[in-house]
Amino acid sequence: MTEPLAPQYNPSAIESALYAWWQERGLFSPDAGPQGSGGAPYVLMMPPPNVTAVLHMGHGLNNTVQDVLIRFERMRGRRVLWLPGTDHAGIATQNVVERLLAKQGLTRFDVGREDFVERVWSYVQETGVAILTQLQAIGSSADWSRTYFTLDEGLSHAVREAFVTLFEEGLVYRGHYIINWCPRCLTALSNEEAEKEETDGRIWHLRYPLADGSGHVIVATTRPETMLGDTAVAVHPDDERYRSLIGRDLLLPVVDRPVPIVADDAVDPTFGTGAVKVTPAHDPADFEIGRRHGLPSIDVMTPEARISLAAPDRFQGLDRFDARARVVAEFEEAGLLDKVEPHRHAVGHCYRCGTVIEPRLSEQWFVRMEPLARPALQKYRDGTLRFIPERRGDDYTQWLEGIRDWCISRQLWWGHRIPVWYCKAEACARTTVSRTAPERCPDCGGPVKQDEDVLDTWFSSWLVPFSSLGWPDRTPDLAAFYPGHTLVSAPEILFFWVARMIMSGVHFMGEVPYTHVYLHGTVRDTQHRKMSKSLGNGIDPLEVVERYGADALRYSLVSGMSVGTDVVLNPDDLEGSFAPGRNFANKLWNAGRFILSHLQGPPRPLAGAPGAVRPDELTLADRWIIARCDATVREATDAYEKFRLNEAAGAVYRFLWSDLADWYIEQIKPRLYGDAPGGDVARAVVAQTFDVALRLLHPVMPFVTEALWRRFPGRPAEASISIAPWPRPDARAEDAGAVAEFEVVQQVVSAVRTIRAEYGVQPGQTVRAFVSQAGRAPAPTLERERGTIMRLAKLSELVRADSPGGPGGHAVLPDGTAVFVPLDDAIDVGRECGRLGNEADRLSALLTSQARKLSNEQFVARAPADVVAREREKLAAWTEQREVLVRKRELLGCG
RNA sequence: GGGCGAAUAGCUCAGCCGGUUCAGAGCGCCUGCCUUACACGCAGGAUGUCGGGGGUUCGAAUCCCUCUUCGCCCA
Repeated sequence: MTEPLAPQYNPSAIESALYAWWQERGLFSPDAGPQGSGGAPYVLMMPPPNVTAVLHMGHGLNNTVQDVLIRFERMRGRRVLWLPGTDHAGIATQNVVERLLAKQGLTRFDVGREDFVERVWSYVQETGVAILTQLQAIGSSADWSRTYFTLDEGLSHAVREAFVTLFEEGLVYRGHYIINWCPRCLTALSNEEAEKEETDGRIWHLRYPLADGSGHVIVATTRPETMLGDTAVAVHPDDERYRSLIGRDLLLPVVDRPVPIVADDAVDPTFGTGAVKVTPAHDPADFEIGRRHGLPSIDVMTPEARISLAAPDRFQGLDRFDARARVVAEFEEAGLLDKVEPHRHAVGHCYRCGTVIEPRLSEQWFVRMEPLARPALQKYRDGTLRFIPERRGDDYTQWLEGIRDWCISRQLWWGHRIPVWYCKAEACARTTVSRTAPERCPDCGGPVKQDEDVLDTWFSSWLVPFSSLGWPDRTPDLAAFYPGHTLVSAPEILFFWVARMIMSGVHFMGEVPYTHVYLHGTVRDTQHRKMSKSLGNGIDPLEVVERYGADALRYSLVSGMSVGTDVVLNPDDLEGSFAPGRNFANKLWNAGRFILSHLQGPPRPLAGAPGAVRPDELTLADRWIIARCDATVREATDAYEKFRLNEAAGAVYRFLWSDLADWYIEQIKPRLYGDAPGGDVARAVVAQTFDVALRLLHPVMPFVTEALWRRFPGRPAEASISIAPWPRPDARAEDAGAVAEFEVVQQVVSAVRTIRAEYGVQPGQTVRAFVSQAGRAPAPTLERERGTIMRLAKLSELVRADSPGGPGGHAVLPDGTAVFVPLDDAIDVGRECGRLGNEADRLSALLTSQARKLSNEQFVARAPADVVAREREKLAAWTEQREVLVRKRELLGCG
C-alpha cells in the first residue's frame, strides 16, 4: 500500500484489477456481506439482456441503478442476491443469424430447421458472454456464479411446466383469431410487440353499387387493398341513411362478388360515411362482425403480405401496397372512387424489424389473461406492490384493466418448442399437451408430431423470478430468494415483462415476485431522441469507461437522473457529458492522496476505544466537519432508501468537495505538517470522515472508493469497502453550535476573498482586515479562529474594530458583522461606491416589501407566531446591514 | 379520441405536502491564479418577468383553473 499515487486518477489502471479481486474474493455472493442484520434477503432480478446484445447506455443506466442498490444493501448487512442472466430473444436472435446466412446467399429454409438452430446455438455460445463481460466493465456486482440463460434446461423445464399447467387450468387455448403478423419475420406477434405509430395516411371513399343497379353505398377505408377479401358492408342499425338497405346485396367492384349489407352495433355512424366494408380475415373488428353475422373469411394475402390466390389473377403475387394502388386505380377507372382524404392514424409496426404489421387470421396459442390479471391488480391495489415513481401504477392498472389475451405462439425456429403433440393419424387427430415428449398417441398409439411453433420469448422471461431459482423444483435458492425485493427496469417493458412477471409470480408462486418496481427514465440525446443504433446517436458505455472510467460513467448517469426522469447525454460531447463524474473521481483521488500521505500509521479512533480522541481535544473545525459528516450520513442513507440516487450522490459530493476538501482540509493543513500540536486529532478526524464519505459513495463509485479505502494504514489486506459496514448516524456528532460558528468563519473569509478579487489584489499579497461585530454575533469565534481566518483569507492582520475609514473594500455579513479591507492605493473609490450602493438598494427593496408584510395586520394576525417572529428578525437584520452599508458609503465619501 | 408527464440560468436539471436573502447545482462562459492533493484544480464573477393568462391566500416557482409548446403511453 505504499506505492505512490499518481497525481491524476487513472481509472483504467485499477478498475479491472479491483474487479477481478472482488470476484476472486467471492464478494458478490449472497454470503459475502457483513450480514448480521438478519431480516429478509435483498434480491434483484437483473433484466436479462438479449444474448446477442451489445452494451448500450440503456443497459448502462439500468445496471448502474441496480448495482447502486445492491451495493448499498450489501453494506447494510442484508443477504443480497443480484441474479444475472441472458435472454434467448427469439425474433431478434433469429434475425441476426438469418442476416449472417443471407451474406452467404442462404435462407434458413435452405439449411433446414435442425441445422439452423444449431447455427444459432453456436453463434450464441460465441457471443452470449460478451454482454455479461461488458456489464462487469461498468462494475456490476451481480452473482455471476448463478448466471442463467432462458434456454437452459432448467428454465426450459419451467416453461413447459407453466404452459402445461395453464393449459390444464384452461388458461392456455388454441384458436383462430386475428393476430398481428409480421410479413418479414413471418411470425405472429403479441399486441405489445406491434408498436403503434402515428402515420399520415389517407382515407379512400369507395362506391359499392347495389347488386340490382338501383344505387350505391360509399364506404370509407384506410386499406383499400383489403376489399379483395370483403364479405359484407356493415352499417349501424339505427342509421336512417342506410336502414332501408339492410339485407340487400352489393356487387363488390373489382372482384365482382355479391356481398350483403348487414347491421351491426359496432359500426360508428360518425366515422367516414357510416358504412364500413367488412374484411373478416384482415381486421379484428371486422372479424367480430363476421362472426356475429356468420360471414365467410377470405384471406387474400400470403404470409409475406402478397396477394394470394383468393384474389383475381391480375392481383396475385402483388405486394400489399402495390395492390392498394392497383385497387384504387381500378376504382378510379370505373368512376367508383368518390374521394380521397388525408388521414392520420396509428399503424402497427413490428418491434423487432419495423415492418408494417398485417392483421391476419390464423390459428395460434393464447393465454387467457383476465384471470391472471385480476389478482395481480389486487396486489397493487392493496399496497403489496409499489411503483417508483408512483404514477407508473396508473399505467399498470390501466393495462391490466383492459387486458387482452396473449398470443404466445411464434412461427420461429429459435425458442422453446411448444409442448404440444398432434396425432398423425387423421382419424384420431388427438392433441396431447405434455411436460414430457410422448412416444406415441395416448389414444390410438399412432405416431405423433410436435407443434412446429415456439413460444414467445416473454413466455420464458415472465417466469424468470422463480425459474432462475430452480422452479418448479423446490430448491434451496427458491426458498431463500423468492420473493425478491425490487425490480429495476425501463418503462418501455412494463407491459412486456414486468406486469407479466407479477401475474406469473402471483399465479404460480402465490406471491408477487418483488414488492417494489423502480422504473427509471430513458437515455436520450440533447434533442430528446431515444438513443439508438439506427439513429446513430448512441454512446458506447465501454468507450466512456475506457476514456473516463466506470465511476465517471456511473456518477454522471446517477447525478443526472432524478426519480423517473430521462437522462440526457450529448453523443457529440462525451467529455462534457461525463465531466461531472470524471472530475469528481479525480477530486476524490487527490483528496485521498493528500490525506493518506499524512497518515503515517493508523489514526487515533474518534470514540469508543483506548486512546480515543477526547471531545475537548476537538477544534471548532473538527466539530464542524464531524457534524457535517453525520448529517451527510443521514441525508445519503435516507436518499438511497427512497431510490433518490441523485440526491444521495449529491449529498456526498457536496460533503466531500465543498466541506471536506475546500474547507476542512485547508483548515487543518498547519496541524498536519511536522509535529504540529493537534496533528493526531486532525488526522483522526480527517481519516474518519473521509472513510465515512468513501463508504457512502461506494455504491455509486465502487472503484475509486475501494482503491483509496484499501490504502488506509492498518487496513487488513483482505478488507474490502464493498462489505464494509454502512455508516450509522451518531447523535453525539450533531453540533448545531459548531456549524453556525464555523459558518461565520467561512463568511468572513469569503468576504475578504471577494474584496480581494473585486479589486484585483495579487494572490500572494496579504492585506489587513477590520472586522466589527454587531451585538448578536459570537465574538469569541473570531478570536479563537483568528489563525484560520488570517491564513485562509491571506491576512497580515485581523483587527477587531470598526473601519478606520479611507479607501477599501467593505462587506456586511448576514448577521450584521462588518468587514473592511483597507486597500490604500489599490482601490477605485467610484467603483466601490457603486458596488455598495447597489447592495444597499437591494436591501432597501427587500426592506420595503418586508415592512409591508409586517405592517399587514392580516399577516401578523393570521400567520403562525414563529413565522411572524422570524420575519421580524429578518427586518431587523436587513435594516442593520443596510445601515452599515450606508455608513461605509459615508466613510468613503460617496456622493 | 382517452390518459400521463414536462416547461426554472446558454445547456442538462434540482427545488414544487406555500413562509430560512428561494431563485439553486453541475456543465459551459468571464476574471485572476501552475498557492508543495488536485489546472479533471483554486479563488472570484455574470446570466433567469421560475412557459402565457387568470384565481385562491396575509404570502405562490410551489396550490387551483385555463391557454400554448414539447414528449410518452393507450385506443
